[in-house]
Amino acid sequence: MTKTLSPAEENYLKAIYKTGERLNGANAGTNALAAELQTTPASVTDMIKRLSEKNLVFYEKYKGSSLTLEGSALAKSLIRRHRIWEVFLFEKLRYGWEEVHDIAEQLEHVHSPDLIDRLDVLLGRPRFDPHGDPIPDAEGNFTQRELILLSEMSCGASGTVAGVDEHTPIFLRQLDALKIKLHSALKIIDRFEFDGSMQILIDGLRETSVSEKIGRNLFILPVLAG
Amino acid sequence: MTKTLSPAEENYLKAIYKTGERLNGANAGTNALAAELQTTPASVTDMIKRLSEKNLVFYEKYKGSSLTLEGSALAKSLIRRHRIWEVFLFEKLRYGWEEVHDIAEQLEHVHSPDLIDRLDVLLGRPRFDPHGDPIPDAEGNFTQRELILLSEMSCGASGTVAGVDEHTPIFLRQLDALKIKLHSALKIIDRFEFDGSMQILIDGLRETSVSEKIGRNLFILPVLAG
DNA sequence: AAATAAATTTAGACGAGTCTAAATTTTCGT
DNA sequence: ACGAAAATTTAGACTCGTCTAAATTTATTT
Repeated sequence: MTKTLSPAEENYLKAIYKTGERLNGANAGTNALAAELQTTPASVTDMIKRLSEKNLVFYEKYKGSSLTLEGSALAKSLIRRHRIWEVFLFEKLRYGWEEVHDIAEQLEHVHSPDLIDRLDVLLGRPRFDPHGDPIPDAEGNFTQRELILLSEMSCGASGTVAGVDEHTPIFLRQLDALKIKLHSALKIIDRFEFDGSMQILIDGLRETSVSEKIGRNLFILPVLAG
Repeated sequence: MTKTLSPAEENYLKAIYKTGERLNGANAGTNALAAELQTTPASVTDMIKRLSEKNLVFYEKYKGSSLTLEGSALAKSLIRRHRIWEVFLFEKLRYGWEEVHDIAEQLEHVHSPDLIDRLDVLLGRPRFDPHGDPIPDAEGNFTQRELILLSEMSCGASGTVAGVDEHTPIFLRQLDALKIKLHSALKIIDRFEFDGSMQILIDGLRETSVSEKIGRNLFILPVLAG
């Protein structure tokens, strides 16, 4: 019943999933998908039609596309594969969090019935990838958390770094330079109206200033004051 | 300088390498390659021409093909990737030796500058894959050993299982059933002229009879009597 | 050495996935 | 509500890797 898809088809499913998610469930437009997939709108139209033939996406001319139940399950499986490979690269091969995406992008297209489950066991069934993104379980369920942006935290508040919005190497390497890692404990020392920057304490050790732009890209799991 | 090849191109290079090796360095014929690659001679001719354009193979019409220095280096790198992934699947994910080939066949096409070297380190720089085949080092050098076939051993001789000729799951599963594994110690108890079968002692524990066909497919590292 | 068989190449086609350029539909501003 | 702008689709072409059928070359047999 479950077809074997080509890497290209798999990438389209992921892109439709991501784009639809970003749009809060609305249909993904052709241009948006073309941008996400770094290709042309014409190519997207072609592929969408084929995926629609295979009952993986709903498609109506000029109205954009969304995933069917089957397409959605496949997309989530892809995300699971991707993120588990990322954990492997990060934990076992000591890659940096800015390096794992591109390699996982290739590894996720390897097809084998139980490869991912075995990897999952090897890694201790991680629930989050190296960027803090949740790894769906085999049924496609994501762990939900109440996260806020660092930029939304008030003076004196504390929390731990739980994820990043931007995933670009350039941003992640800046965090490395600032010694801000996933799970780092942060405390807001001060906030500056002038440029929206904040003074923070990292892991109770280092104090530094971070720009508003950084603050808007760091997801925090708040710690209730105690 | 080193091009990035498609999976198909990489598979052709491997096939030319294997076929050339089987023929002791002679040119690989079109039909032989088609058989090895499970495709048609016409397709082989097409691809060989393209690889020849890229200076990866020597090709002369009707005379077969062989690898250039660059093609040979790439082929050995492919074999290295394949066998290291096999070790990973066998050692870390607990796959059986009859299962690892097909998955490694996909994993070997993942391109990343240092992925394989990091895996190599994780695995403790193994020199042989789960079937006993040597893993070339990063420079393409294979570990050489003096192996003999079980069928060539005389009564009373001893050795350890160092490899298999046939790599088919059907053969490997039979060895599993017989509890003959890589590195098993074998001693020849008796040989029977009638059907060429032998009576052997495995790991000093179990005695069993094995057919001549099995004997001709097991490579042994002889242990000098002492 | 001619005839036959085997191996190989050529010719022409196809599907997947992509592209550019042109045509069409929808949306938006006024 | 009309015209302009933006989004989308269509048309036609290209590459890669494959195929079948036919033509050609090489090898073998007698």
